[in-house]
Amino acid sequence: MPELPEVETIVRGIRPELIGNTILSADLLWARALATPSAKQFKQQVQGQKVKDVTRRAKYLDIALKDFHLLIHLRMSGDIIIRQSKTGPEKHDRLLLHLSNRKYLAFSDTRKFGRVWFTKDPGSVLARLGPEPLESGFTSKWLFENLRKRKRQLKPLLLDQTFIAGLGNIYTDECLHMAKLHPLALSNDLSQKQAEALCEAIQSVLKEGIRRNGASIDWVYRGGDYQNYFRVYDRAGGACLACGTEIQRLTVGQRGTHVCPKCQRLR
DNA sequence: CACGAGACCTGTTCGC
DNA sequence: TGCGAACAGGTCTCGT
Repeated sequence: MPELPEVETIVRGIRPELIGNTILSADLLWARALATPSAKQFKQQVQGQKVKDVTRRAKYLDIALKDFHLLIHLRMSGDIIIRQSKTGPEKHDRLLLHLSNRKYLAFSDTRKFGRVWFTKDPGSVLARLGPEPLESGFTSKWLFENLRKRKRQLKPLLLDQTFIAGLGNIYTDECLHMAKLHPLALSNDLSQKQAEALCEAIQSVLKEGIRRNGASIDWVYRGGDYQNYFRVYDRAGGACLACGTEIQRLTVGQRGTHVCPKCQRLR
């Protein structure tokens, strides 16, 4: 489920449950979920670490401990759940952190794409990420200038986390529709006005996603309801909310892509 | 540099 | 009903 708004929702939910608690022990149920270090070193060093803060950078959760950072990327199917100790682990749990408050954090991940890094230097993992779209460094001026430096199809570029951090397949389609831009348009062809519209769309769509606690689809449900407000994503065959034209589905960069052929002209 | 294909995984849904 | 194909919110690596 996890793009920027979903990860932000998870962070806000688990932060009060974690801060101030101590990790008593860890169970690694799927060895490859841990990117670094070795399972042995991790279990040894994480024990006794107190949680200082829980934040988000791009689609990563950043759990700041006394001496380390625990970075978690949920990829396609990852989720974080806090459970009472008396409640047992579930089928898709990959990592458990037992806490001092008689609860435990479960990193659950059906498809096993998610990864966890345990490190003193979070910068080494996060170094290549582009700007946070909801922070002050991200402006229409920055966007226009940087779109112009490249010659790439808009959708793959917006999905590129080294360009902008946090957009995924859903929110990219929603942003492009709101900005009336075609996913295959070339980045260096945008006018300043179009770049401004795109900047505005990115910020407003992400804020709306956060306000609605993210989108909940399929078997992963966290109480978000943004899926009820999709303009184009997963709406192929439906009517464009702006003009009534039938929404089309195409494939761009091997990702399902949804556009209104009238609002989003390629030309 | 830009782009497409394939890989990594499990589960659900769709077409025949 | 059964069964294989297609598809799923992400990212990495390789070849052209």
